[in-house]
Amino acid sequence: MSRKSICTNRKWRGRPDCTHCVVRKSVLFADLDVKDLSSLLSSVDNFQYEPGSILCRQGDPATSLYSLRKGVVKFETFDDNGEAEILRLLGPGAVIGLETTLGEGRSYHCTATALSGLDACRIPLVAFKRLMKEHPEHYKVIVILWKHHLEAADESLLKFRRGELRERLLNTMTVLSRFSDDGHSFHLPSGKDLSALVGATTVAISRIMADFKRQGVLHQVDDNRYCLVTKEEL
Amino acid sequence: MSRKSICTNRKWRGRPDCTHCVVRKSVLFADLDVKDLSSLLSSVDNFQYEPGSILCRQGDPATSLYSLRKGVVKFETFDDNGEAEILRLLGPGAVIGLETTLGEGRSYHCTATALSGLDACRIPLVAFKRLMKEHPEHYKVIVILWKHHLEAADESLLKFRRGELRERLLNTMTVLSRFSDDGHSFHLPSGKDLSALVGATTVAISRIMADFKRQGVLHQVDDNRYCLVTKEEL
DNA sequence: CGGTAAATTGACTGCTCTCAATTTACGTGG
DNA sequence: CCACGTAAATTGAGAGCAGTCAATTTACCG
Repeated sequence: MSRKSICTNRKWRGRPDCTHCVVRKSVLFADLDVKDLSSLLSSVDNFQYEPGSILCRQGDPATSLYSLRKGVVKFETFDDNGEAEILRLLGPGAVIGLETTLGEGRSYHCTATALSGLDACRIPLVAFKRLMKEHPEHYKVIVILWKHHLEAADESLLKFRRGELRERLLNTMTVLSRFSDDGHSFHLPSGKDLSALVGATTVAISRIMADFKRQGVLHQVDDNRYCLVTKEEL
Repeated sequence: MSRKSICTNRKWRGRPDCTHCVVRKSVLFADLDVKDLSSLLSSVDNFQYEPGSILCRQGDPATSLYSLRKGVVKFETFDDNGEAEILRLLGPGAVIGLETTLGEGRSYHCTATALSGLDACRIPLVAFKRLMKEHPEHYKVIVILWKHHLEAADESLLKFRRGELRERLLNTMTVLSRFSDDGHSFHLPSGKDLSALVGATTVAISRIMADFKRQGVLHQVDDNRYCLVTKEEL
C-alpha cells in the first residue's frame, strides 16, 4: 500500500489569534481566560489544507490535535479488507485526535482527510495535556469536544445509514452544504468517498448522482462545486 | 400515545458498595479516592430492572444518571413519524444520561430501555454535578464515559448498519452475547427492536431469524434465552 | 374465552448489487 | 502537443436481497 505523505498541500498561516477566533465560542477553550491560554498559544499553528490533505492517519503515533475552523473532514476507519468506512463527517468546531489524549494508546484511532479546503489549527499533544493538567476546572470544554464527535456519530447513523440510498445521498449533500463556507455550494466528494459514507456501491451512487444532475436537484456552480436546488427554488 | 410508567418492575437493592463494585475499574469514579466519593455514596441507589424497564425517556426532565453494572440497554431516539431508531446498545460500564450534565438542556436526549435484566445504580444529577465541581481534577473519568458512548456509536455503524442483513443480525447477537452475564446466552429482543437496531423490516428479520433457528445457528436454551452456535461447535 | 398485538409465511415488486463494457478524466513521458 | 496508461465515472443487463402488501398463526392478557 503506497502511503502518501501526510499533510500534502499544507500552507502555514502563522500563529493564530485564538482570542478572536471565529469558532472560539463554540469550540476549544471557549471558557478559558486568556492568561490560561497564553502558554498554549505560543505552540499552536494555523494551516490551510487543500481537499484530500490528510490530517492524521489511523495507527500513526500521535503528536498533535487539530482544531477545525473551516471545512469538512471525513473521519474513517479501515476494515479487514482494507476498505474504508467513514464513521462521520466533521465540520467547524470539531477537534481531531481526542482519542489520543487519554493516555492509554499513543496512536490515532482513525484517519482524518479533508473533503474540502480546510482552515485548521494544530495543537501539540503535550501542550494540550499540560493545559488540562494545570486547569482541570475547565474540563467541560473537553467534554464538549467529545460530545461534538458523539453527535456527529449519531448523525451518521440517522442521516447516512437509514432509508433508501436516494435519501441518504440527499442528506449527505445537505450536511456538506451546512459545513461549507457560504452555506450552499460544496466540493463534491468522490464516488468512493460517498460509497464509504452511505454504505452503498459506487455504481449505485453514480446512477443516482447522475439522476440528481439531470433532474436539476444538484446544480454545478463551478469546477467541482455543486449546490442543492430545493423545491422552493424551482 | 400511551406512556407506560417509568421504571416498571424495578427492585431496590440498597446503597451499593461502590468501593468494591465489579465494574468500578472500568467505570464511573475509577480514579476517585474513597473520601472524594463519600458524599456521593450516600445518595446512590442500586436497582434491579426487568427486561423492558425504561430508565429514562427522551424529553423528560433529567434528575438522575444511571450507571450500568450488568445487562444491555437500547439507547434510542424517535424520528418525525414516531418511529424508534436505536442509536446504540450499551452494556456494563456505560452511564446513561451524560447529555444532561453539561447544563444547557435539562432533559434526556434519548430513551433508554432494558433489553435484559439490569443491575444499575441511580445517581442523582445534582450529586454528580457537585462532585465534578469539587473535584475537577478527576475529569478524565467523565471523559472516559463519553468515550464509552462514542465507541458504542461507532460499533453501531460498523456492525449493525453495514453489509447484508444476515450479517448485521449475526453481529447483533454476538454483541448481545458479549454483554450477557455468562458471555453466551441472551434475551432475544423483539422483532421491532431488532428492526430499529439494524435498520430493516420486521418481516425480513423474522425470515432470517427463523432461518437461524432452523439451521441451528441460534439455539434456544430457555424461555426467551438463546445462544449462538459457532461453526467450531458443530 | 375473546381481543389485541406480534410473529410467521407467501407472493410480488423493486431497489441495490454484481459483472462487464464503455467513456471520461488526469498525469506522465515521448 | 499528443500518445499513452491508469484510475474513476458512467451505463447496461441480469440476479438477488429486502421491502411491501396481505393472510394466517401464535402469543399474551384481561
